[in-house]
Amino acid sequence: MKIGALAQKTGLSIQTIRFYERRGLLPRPERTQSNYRIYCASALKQLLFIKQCRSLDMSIAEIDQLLVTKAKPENSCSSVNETIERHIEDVNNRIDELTALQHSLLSIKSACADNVKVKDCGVLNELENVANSED
Amino acid sequence: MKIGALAQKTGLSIQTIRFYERRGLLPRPERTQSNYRIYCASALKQLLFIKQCRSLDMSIAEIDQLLVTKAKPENSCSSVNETIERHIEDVNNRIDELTALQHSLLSIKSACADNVKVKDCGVLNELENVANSED
DNA sequence: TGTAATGTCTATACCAAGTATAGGGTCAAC
DNA sequence: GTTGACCCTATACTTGGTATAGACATTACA
Repeated sequence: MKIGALAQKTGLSIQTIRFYERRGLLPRPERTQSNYRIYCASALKQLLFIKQCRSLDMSIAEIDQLLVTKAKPENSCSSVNETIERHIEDVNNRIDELTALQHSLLSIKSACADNVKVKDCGVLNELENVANSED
Repeated sequence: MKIGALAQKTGLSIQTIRFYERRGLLPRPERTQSNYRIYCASALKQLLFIKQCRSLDMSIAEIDQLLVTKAKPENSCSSVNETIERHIEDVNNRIDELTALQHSLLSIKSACADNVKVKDCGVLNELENVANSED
């Protein structure tokens, strides 16, 4: 299977696949005489695994960790659980931050009725004053 | 006021201030004979405004828009409201995405009791299989 | 007055996770 | 034999900064 076919099967772009290879997530594949990459089924499996992890917003470093662990079937999987838990924490923190942000934004938004002149705009006013009163 | 003092007063780094200048958020200040930047109080005010907007996670392009609008006190502020509303939408969408992510992660996490061998790890299994069944 | 320690300057490289492009080689069909 | 589709590498670009290097300027202190 050449890279175009692999891209089709995974839904990833050709550049992304080459990018993962450069970053060490995907083993360097065999090459044809004309230097084309040739992939086997296991590369497809691994790419789908990577894609799934990325869709869960794991970083390349985290995925790398998982792949390293995955390569040793007899070892304990506790590091996998740690990775997932740390990642869940990260996501939780981001949600909290964004939720706080949302409250601030809604409060600022409520400061301006529509169709006012800039010099009287409550939103701009908020943005100026909060800045001066904070931190 | 030189850039170091401005950095202190705003809590931004010197590099960040120069970065905002390069990106056009901050007007190019006067210079001393020895080419040092000299800022006045209005630069401080503007930087605090920018900092506040950044803390609300607005992009530099959005902030630029606000500053352009802000410079015309007699115009309508409706574009400000649009910017804020669009931004609130963005944040909402991100929260939704992260919340969905969190559910997926928790479900995956629950697939593995601790201290299992890699080859039997429910989490790794999930990450492989979800990948193959999706999209 | 000399010198050492800061402060400032520009230019450049780096981060994540790709995306886009240039400029070239390869392969199959017609 | 040439057109079109595919592949190759290398490089630049994105965002919002951060972190150098190497060169001047200013300030503090002896």
